[in-house]
Amino acid sequence: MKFQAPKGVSEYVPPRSRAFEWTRDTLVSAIKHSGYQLVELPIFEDTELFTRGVGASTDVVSKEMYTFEDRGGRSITLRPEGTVGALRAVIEHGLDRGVLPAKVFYVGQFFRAERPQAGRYRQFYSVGIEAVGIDDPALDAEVIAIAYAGFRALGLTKFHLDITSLGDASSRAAHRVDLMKYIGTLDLDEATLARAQLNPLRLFDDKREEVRSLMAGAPILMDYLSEYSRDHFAAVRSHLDDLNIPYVINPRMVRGLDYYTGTTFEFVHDLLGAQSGIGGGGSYSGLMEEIGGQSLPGIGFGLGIDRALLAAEAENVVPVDEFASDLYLIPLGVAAKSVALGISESLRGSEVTCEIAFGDRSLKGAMKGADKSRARFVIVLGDSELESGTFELKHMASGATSSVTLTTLVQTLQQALSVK
RNA sequence: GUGGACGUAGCUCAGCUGGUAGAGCACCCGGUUGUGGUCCGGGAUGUCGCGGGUUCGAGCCCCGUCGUUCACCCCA
Repeated sequence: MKFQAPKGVSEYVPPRSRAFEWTRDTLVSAIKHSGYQLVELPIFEDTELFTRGVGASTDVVSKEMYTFEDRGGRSITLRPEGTVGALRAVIEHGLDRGVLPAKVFYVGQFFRAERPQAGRYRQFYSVGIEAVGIDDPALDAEVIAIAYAGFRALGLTKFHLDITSLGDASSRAAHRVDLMKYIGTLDLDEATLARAQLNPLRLFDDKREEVRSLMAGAPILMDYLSEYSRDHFAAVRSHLDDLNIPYVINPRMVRGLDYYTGTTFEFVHDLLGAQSGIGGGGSYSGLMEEIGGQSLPGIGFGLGIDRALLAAEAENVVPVDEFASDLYLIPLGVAAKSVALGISESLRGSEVTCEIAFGDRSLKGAMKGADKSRARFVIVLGDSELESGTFELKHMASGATSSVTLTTLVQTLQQALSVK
């Protein structure tokens, strides 16, 4: 019996795990830079939180959730997205009673029982933010700017930003009536009509050319926006213009979660396959109340870490292996190993990373190991060194050596490493 | 959930019209006793995804199954 990882999960092992860390940490630091604070949340929640928050008619809830019953008979679901869980925590801990907007971020894995595909996994990683309690176009713009900055910090350039406004509930309802009327006049197959019943906006997103051309004359939600929504959206755009963040207004953009209202956006990468959305988000005016909180507006986004990494690889911008130990110790014999362990221990508090050649490989083999691990410096610990107390510190790149003692080692290393 | 392609050493792959497996890289040892990256010599490595069938005989054919992958659907 050979065990394999469960179907469709994304997992990262060396050497690619370092690229994953880099992707995640780069996106997170863009977020922290704007003062968002971490909420470390459970990976499972009460099922009803998602059915109410995300919307029972969405694909995510209706057919993609990992739901099970726990021993107490409670219905539990592995989180398929981050927003509603984050808001539940905001409400539960009263973060929305303090300074507004309450600004939180989360990172971690999410679960959706879909058919796996390039860039689509059953367990995937996202990082997201939520800003709750203030309705301000400048906040919308900043949220978008943070995601944009994160992607740029990764070095991505071949992506674009789609934005639109979904307006408020009444304008959407009015549009929906007209849209359904229009769709009713079209000659569509049963499956497509069923999708239209669930969410007519979906048809704007259909990949088939014939459907696209049929939908070309359909009424556009943008034309139904209230004056308030229109002005709000104009203000968001003007902030983005001031920030020199390029975007395209895409009135046909569709989001799969029911809670979005007003400003919504999506980052799409140009070099990825069918799963090209690397991040998306928007504002949600009714969601807080829907899940039992105060009636407060909010806005946020989720960025796909797996997909951002795929994008960075496609653009060839992942930094080449910056990870390397500073010092590689090669002890010859038992006494030398003890000394090596001591040196490693004494370095633990410093910034110097240190590895030891374990086992009883030949010196040549150990040197090869040092080379493979791209160690910057090597010290061979043999009988003569132990006796004299002085060691040859070898700089691998140049081959140059200098002699150090136990007491001067740390200082010498730090000096050498600071100039590199 | 639907459809197509694929599944051979750690990795990338070869294997002719069926005759019980190979290359490159990586790995280990050695090329004078204690110093790497190149070069040379040597070495280990596979229930050919799994189960069944056809056949004297299957990695190559058939069925099933699991997984991967691409697309639809949907989305991060």
